[in-house]
Amino acid sequence: MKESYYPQEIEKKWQKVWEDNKSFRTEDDSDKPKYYALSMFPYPSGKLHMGHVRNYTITDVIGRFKKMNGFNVLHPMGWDSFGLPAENAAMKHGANPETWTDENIAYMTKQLKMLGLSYDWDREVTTCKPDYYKWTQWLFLQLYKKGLAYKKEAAVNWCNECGTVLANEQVIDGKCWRCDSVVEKKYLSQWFLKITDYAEVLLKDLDKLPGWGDNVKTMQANWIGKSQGALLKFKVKEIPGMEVPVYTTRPDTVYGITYLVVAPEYKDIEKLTTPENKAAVEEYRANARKMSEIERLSTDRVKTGVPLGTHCINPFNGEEFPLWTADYALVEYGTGAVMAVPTHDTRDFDFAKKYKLPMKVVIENPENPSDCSEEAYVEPGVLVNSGEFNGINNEDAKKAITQKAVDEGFGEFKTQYRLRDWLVSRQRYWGAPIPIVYCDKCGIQPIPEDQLPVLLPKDVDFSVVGKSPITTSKTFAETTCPICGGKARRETDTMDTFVCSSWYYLRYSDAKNADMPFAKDKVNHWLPVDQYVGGIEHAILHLLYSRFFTKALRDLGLLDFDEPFKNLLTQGMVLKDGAKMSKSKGNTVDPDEIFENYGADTARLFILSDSPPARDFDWSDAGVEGCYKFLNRVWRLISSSAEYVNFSHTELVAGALKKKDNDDLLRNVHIAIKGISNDISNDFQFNTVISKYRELVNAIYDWKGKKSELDAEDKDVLSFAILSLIKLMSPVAVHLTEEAWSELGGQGSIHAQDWPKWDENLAKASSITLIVQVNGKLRDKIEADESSSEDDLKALALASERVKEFTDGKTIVKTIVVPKKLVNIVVK
RNA sequence: GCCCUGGUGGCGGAAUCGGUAGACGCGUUGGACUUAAAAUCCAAUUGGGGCUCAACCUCAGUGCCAGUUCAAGUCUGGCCCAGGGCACCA
Repeated sequence: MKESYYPQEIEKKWQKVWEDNKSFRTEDDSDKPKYYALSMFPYPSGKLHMGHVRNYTITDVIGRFKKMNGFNVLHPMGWDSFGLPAENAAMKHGANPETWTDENIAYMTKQLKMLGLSYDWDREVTTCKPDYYKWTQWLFLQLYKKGLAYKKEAAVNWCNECGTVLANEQVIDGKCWRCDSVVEKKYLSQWFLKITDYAEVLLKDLDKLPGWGDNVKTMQANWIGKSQGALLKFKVKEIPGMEVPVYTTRPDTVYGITYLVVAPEYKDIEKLTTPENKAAVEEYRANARKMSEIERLSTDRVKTGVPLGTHCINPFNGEEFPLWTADYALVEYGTGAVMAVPTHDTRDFDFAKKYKLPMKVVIENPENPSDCSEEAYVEPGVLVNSGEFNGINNEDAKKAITQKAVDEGFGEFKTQYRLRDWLVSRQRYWGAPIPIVYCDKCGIQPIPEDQLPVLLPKDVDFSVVGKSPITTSKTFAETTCPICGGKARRETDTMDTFVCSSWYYLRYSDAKNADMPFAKDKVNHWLPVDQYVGGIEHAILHLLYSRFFTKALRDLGLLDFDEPFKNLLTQGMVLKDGAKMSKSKGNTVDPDEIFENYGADTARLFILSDSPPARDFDWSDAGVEGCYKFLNRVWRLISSSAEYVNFSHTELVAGALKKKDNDDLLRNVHIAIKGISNDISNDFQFNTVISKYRELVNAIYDWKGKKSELDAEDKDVLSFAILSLIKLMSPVAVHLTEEAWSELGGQGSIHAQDWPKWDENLAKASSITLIVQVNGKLRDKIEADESSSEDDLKALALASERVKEFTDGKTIVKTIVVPKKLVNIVVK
């Protein structure tokens, strides 16, 4: 065995062996229990970045650990390869998005292989290939047939920069999630998926996911935004037969309504405006249209509005109050109309103050009864000025008042969600075409399933501005109606890439199926994903959509489970000098350079070493260097011990060793096996796993340093220690351990070995260190026999000279003994 | 404003049940080896104080203030700060 560590040489050699032997292929049939480890698949942007390296290393180590522990592990990889960057690159360089994407995939595949990841490449999934998007289209059609995909005219988010619409989830602070430019509202006819049908179950089933972090679950719950209240209808005084419905969470305050606000885009606003107010209202609405979402949603903006001139009647007390329009009412939430109670709502209060609208206290503030002139009182209290409901606690009043509205026919109990339907059509080329045609005679028609896939056209001009390149195709849009055979027009919108990524994890279970997206038995066998690993940035977008897809496909009978990801690990970001790595900051680290200079094993070791996976990781060049040195140290330890390694004495029995130092080393190995196994099983604490590698290596070095010659027992112990170390390190340092295993004469691959087991009796020190405290303060440490009784320990502690100093002349009130650990003497 | 995380040495971070605070590493300092350097190895490294020096002793210390307990980084209550998410959502 070579004395020096040559990672580049070793890594290349074994990567080829693994690839040639298809070492990481997963068979569907196995007696072993299944384990599905999955990283979020990447967008093929060109090169791997350190975030990818971290993500994939984590999942790889998990997969390898599970495999050594007797699981049949599925660990696949693929490409989320539709999307705008490819199209932009095509426009910029006059190339084709497909070529650009293929080149990137080829390069990144090479990098993944250089990282030594244990993927089953036979299951590779690429969303932009027809054999995949055929099934994305097929699934869209199944949703369509179930009424879960529909087209409607709506106010949608439009990104001018990207030239397309966006889903609500893709608008961050009023800006496009991809290009950061300000999003506008447009009225367009677009395709939606009916995720709102699943709002309640998506919320409720978060409870079924103990393996997800609370942060992600809370973000999803907030996004779904469930609230419970009442829908109340108010008759319009001036227009017989007309009503304005209002959603409120505060039906207890109905007696305090002094005006009502409708959004500027409210559908009946023109009818509700009197001729005298028409001009002012029109102007206000025109202004609202011009304002950007960001301006409009700014909470510190002064609220504005204009009266419509009409009035509503409060059915509870017969009072009349005026109708206004104001842009603090949102057309897309509730009914687009708000009942205003200035005394008990801060927004209504501000508005009423500004326009000198009347206020009426209906919930008593115990500290300041009947006065709401300074600020709105929004806390609980007892009702006043509320007719028959006076004196009732406001929580009870919510129910009682809504019930009265139900009984008298002007209201109902209502649950409202913030979640809106998922807008999936995009006015772009590089996506899965929506498989729909429009026929003048027959209307909207789905493409028959046997005609799938609807292929992307090739005769496209990518240099066009202001419209989707797909519309420049001479052949694509023109088609025939599948019903009447007459002339028809094909849908030119493509699907949001998040549709493609909402089911890819299902496809891995049966990646080559040409007849179906996946066979039901295979998907039911492999899913749900046992461990999903990815960035927190997908907490809402991808993870919510995937949960929706799984539930919808379950209802379609395509699979039998209802949550796709049993356990979710959201890994932290990779930082450099405390800031997120980014090209603009110039603080990126190129994985290729790390592979080149130190090898993949060093990169893998380092990226797992300094922080727990869920936390941010600060990249440091010194840290990489340190890991490289450690691997060299490991290599030297193995190579200098190679001559003593034998495979026949790997099972050493407790208490059979003659020498204490040998016994101690044996114990250290067992302690390491136990600790490392537990740390991986318990939330994948790889940072402490790596500390324990170092502790074990240090222990073996210390032991060796004290031996001048080795006898038979020494050799057996050393052999056991070295082979255990190699196995323990094999999920992380995949190449080094494979080379060492092979050089030492191990059978087969290290990665096919069983994970070492520990003996509970050996996984602890031979003696215990008794902690002696006086009044809770550490005063002495005494080596004690492991089998000492509580009385022995107590006697030992009291006999201590150090303890006597603190107890002399005082009364011992109490002595607490924690077996095998500690004695605390309480004195006065 | 609401929700979720987190706060421990110069730094990254350790610390199953409440039971030795600071594992392991980085950095720094000193030393060995070397003609020299690299590599490697050894030692020290929370702060204050005591001792001629040292081993050693001692006090304080896990964001702040209280509390529970023989014992609190860990449990309870109240606050402060940082990061992230949501938000004119009626």
